[in-house]
Amino acid sequence: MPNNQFKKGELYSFITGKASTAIARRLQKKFNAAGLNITIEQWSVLYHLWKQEGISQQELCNATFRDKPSITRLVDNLEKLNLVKRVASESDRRINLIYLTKQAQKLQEETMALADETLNEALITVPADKVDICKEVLQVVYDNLK
Amino acid sequence: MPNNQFKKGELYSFITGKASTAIARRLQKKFNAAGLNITIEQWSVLYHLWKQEGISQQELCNATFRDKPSITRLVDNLEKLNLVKRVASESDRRINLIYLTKQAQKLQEETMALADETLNEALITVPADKVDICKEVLQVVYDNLK
DNA sequence: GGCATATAGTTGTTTGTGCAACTATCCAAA
DNA sequence: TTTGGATAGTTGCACAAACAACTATATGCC
Repeated sequence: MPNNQFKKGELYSFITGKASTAIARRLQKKFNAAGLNITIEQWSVLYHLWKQEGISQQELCNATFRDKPSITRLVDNLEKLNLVKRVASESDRRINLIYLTKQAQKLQEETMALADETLNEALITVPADKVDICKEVLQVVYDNLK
Repeated sequence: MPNNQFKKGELYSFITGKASTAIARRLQKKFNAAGLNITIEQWSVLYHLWKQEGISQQELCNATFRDKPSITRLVDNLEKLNLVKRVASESDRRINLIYLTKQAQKLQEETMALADETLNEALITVPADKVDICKEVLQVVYDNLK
């Protein structure tokens, strides 16, 4: 059995993503404690818009690994919070380009600091070379399945 | 900066759990293709009941890393599907003990085979020692944050 | 016994996800 | 130029998660 390192007791946490769930919950609590009224999912959309704004919803789907209805509703909620604006593309009227508001631009520094802090807490006892291997394995898993 | 190996471009996938999301989606598709009418979340509850049935909802909360309302509703849905039964404890009437039906017992072998298959597909190109390190890191992350 | 407190489970609300079905727009080929 | 297929986005539905507020039962202490 090639690469079947998963005995029954170990299989569960890999599939359910216990570790990433724990990281996301911790970060959400930090957002709440800081009075930041956004969800992790909304933050993950903003994260990509901070790298490049004015992209389409479809590009956000690809970047965040979500389907179109999920992005439609996340953008709906981000618009309600006055964090993004939909702007119809002039060259292709099917497309919405998504832009950040000034309010959203202000969130970047604080939320990224909280995210760094969360990962440092998660990995405080883990040597750097093991973290690198872990990141590498997770990337390969994603590439193998996407 | 101790253990801060996360540059911006890498931070995202760790927090959002891209890899475990991809694994869960692949497994869900296998369930659907096999005509198994259950969700990954329902399966994760059955998974623990196959190891030991007759445990309380609270014990299922601890085992599955979910809160009480989540388990209430998962057990609701599993009961509707005739896969589990709530049985009131005789010694403590606050407690529901959860038992598998015959129908659920039949699902174990087939679903576990599909889960093994999914993990093999995910890890087919990854050497065993790297998988071990990855599992270890994820466990430490979970322990650091729980 | 009676009361305070803790524990087990449920319900309501908001948010997010996956799938299917739908509309609108674009584009390319007959 | 029309028509058929592809693409972008939206909506409806079922399921799930987090949080708060709630009921019922148990337990410990006076």
